[in-house]
Amino acid sequence: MTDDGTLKPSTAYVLDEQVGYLLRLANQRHATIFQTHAVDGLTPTQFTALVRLAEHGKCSQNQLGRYAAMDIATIKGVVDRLRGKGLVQTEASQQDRRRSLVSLTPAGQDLVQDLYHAGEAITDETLAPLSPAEQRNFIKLLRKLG
Amino acid sequence: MTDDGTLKPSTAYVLDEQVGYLLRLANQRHATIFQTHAVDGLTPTQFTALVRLAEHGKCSQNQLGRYAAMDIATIKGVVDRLRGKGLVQTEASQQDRRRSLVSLTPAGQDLVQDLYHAGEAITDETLAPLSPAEQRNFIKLLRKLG
DNA sequence: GGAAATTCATTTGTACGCTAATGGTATGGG
DNA sequence: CCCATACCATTAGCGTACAAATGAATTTCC
Repeated sequence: MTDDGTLKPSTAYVLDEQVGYLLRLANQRHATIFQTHAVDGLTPTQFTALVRLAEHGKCSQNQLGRYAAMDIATIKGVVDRLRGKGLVQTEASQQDRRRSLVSLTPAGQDLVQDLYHAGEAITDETLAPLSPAEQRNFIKLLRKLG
Repeated sequence: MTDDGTLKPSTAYVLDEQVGYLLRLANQRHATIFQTHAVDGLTPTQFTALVRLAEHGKCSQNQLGRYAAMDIATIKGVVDRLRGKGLVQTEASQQDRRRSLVSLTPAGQDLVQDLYHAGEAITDETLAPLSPAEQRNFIKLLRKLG
């Protein structure tokens, strides 16, 4: 689309319109907002793991990683840190000695209830630049990219 | 929306509809696709830094970080690795002895041209689950969240 | 002209997120 | 029964991403 093919084909490529770049920016925005609402210093990733654990109940570490869409190396660190905060506990499985079963502590169960409220506020604030209709549409499109 | 207010208010909160979670998944998807197209082992972040450097030309490390929307600690690591690949070079500024000026090497300039093509393919593949109209809409909405 | 504020780059520490390698455990087929 | 295969967890290594602290250089403002 340039006058001559030799110079500045670069003008056709605009970084500010590339999904990858924009997704990174949107993630940055969300992370910043999440931090201001942070409950107990939780990160978005730790939040996800806690919610999934509440949904599914006690399960193996690997299984929790799959529920939360996290790598096995990632979920290990997340579980370690949640255990450090006293929100989660682990125990060896009797049936399968490879497994370490993860479950919420009472403190973790209490916290999850607070998280639901915080989560809604965080979502609202993140989507604030969009109209209600745009918000619904954006979520719908995002889900197609999961 | 539960039968009684005491049990399972959690059902009102669906993680799979929260922006933060979905953005994380979309980013995962994009990162995976990027990797399959990777030129010279570049990461999306390094890609962004190179393109911004090509757009703006020689500038200080901090300035490049602002152009690329990266933390000063992050851009340092990115510049270090790009220098390690021989795509970027740094020199001390004469006017301001605090600054280290970053610029593309000839190899870096050559690579940027390839990156534009790879970038388009990556964007196309990432957005493949959406129709053309949905793609345009999605980008439009994403830009509002920048 | 000099103190205060700003800017630049670096370093440290924490937290993802992935790959790859390792070793223990379980299971299914021959 | 045993071997191949699969699964589970851990570890090491690389690359973002941010906060906070440091030290050096520059600007600004009185």
